[in-house]
Order: sequence, then structure tokens, then C-alpha cells
Amino acid sequence: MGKKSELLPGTLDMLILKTLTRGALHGYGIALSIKRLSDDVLTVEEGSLYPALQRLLLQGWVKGEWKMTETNRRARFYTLTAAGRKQLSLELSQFEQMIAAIGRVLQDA
Amino acid sequence: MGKKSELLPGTLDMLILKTLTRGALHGYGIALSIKRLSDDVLTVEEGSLYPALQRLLLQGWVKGEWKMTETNRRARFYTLTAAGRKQLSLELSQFEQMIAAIGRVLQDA
DNA sequence: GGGCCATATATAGATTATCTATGGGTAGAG
DNA sequence: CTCTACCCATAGATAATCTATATATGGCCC
Repeated sequence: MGKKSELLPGTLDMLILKTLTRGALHGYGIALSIKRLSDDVLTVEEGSLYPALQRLLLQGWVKGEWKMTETNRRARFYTLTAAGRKQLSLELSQFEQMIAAIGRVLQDA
Repeated sequence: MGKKSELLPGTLDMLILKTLTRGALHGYGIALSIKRLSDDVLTVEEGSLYPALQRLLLQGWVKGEWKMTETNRRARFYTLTAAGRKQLSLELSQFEQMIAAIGRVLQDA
């Protein structure tokens, strides 16, 4: 019958940026963090995550740096840039405005 | 710079179905209703609306009937089917679950 | 040493949903 | 007789997600 998306389309970049406000993380860690914070409701598939990170790099909203993890593995750690913080705040306010608007449409009466 | 979508992707079908719980409407009327209830935040473009209505017809979630409007124009009026009501309730609960999950990720701390 | 799981990155291709742009057409007001 | 609001619809572009696949390593168990 067609499975629903694991994510609300259009929210992934915002979720990634927000996750990075808590500190630098590699891609895998970002996905885990979102999954856990959302109580397993939101699952970021690899095929969505890495292209999204490339987009964010290209836009200059995050920067990436290859390092070793605690478990001694090679991984690329992402940090928010100043532009990324600005973008996050923009996306947050647009998102909240939309959710409020949808809420008005979904109200009874 | 690239304009953002006028709609949160993935919510259009739900918005249309919900709008039809208030009574039968033609496509144009649905778009107006969503725009007005949302205080002009949500704009359903024609190129999104009519394909969406075709999808809903195909799924059996709405049925359409050609009639005359109050202003004496030919228009297709859509009504929710029983399956459509069921689908709406499903989409509403999934949406609320997702919004709650996103809310948890967006929380500070 | 061999097998497996969790960790980690990345790309190709398909799918879906939206948008932009365009086309047709009618009623009523001025 | 022209303009605006009303009404439907499709083609093609764009964007964001998914599925599937490929690669590779560290640590654990046997």
C-alpha cells in the first residue's frame, strides 16, 4: 500500500542543524541522536542523511573535519557555522509558522 | 536564492481531506478555504491541487460530482468517502506523532 | 582464524510531491 | 467589450526522500 516516509519532508536540514547546536557530531551520530531524541519515530536513512550533509556543506551552513571517534574509527565531524545558526533560526521560525497555520486548518468548527 | 514551498510537503492530502469534513467543495473552493483558514500562510497552487485531487479520487478517499456553483459555473464538487474519513484519521494521528517527535528533537538541552 | 555486529561513509537510481508555466473556458461588472 | 474573479487541467522542472548497494574497520565470540 506504500509506506509512509520516516520523516516529514522538508524538515531534515532543520533537524540536522539543530542537532549540531549540541556539539560537533559525525553523520552516523547525527542520525542516532535524532532517532533517540524522537523515541524512534524519526529515522534518518543513510541515503537521505549524506546527501543532506553535502547540501549543508555546500551552503556553508556546516563545516566538516575528519577525525577519529572515541572508538578509534575515521569519521567526519560536522560543526555549525555562523551562517548555519542563522539559517537554523530562519527555518525554525518558518516551521513554527507553518505548523501553526496547519493547526488552524485542522481545527474543528 | 530559491523560494521555499508554500506548503509543508506531505501535508496536502491531509489538509484537503480535513477541509472536506466541513462539507462538499470544488477544487477552487478547497484552495481558498485552506488559504483563508491559515491566514494566507498556506497557498495551494493549482498544479499541486488538481493532481492531489486526482490521487484522492483514485484512492477512493473522495468522490467527485459535476454541478453548478452558486455563481452558475460548472465545477466538480468533492465529498469525503468513508474510506477518506478513515484515511484522514490515520494521517492526522501520524502527523501529530511526527510533530511531537520533531518537537522533542527541537527542544533545548 | 572466521564470522558477525555495530560503526562509519558514500553514491546511483527510483519514487513522490511539490512548483512553475501554460492552456482552456465562463460569468458578471464596469 | 474588456477585465477580473472564478474554475479546471496537464506538462515539465525541481527537490527531497527512499531503496539498494558498495566499501571499510573495530571488537567480540568461538
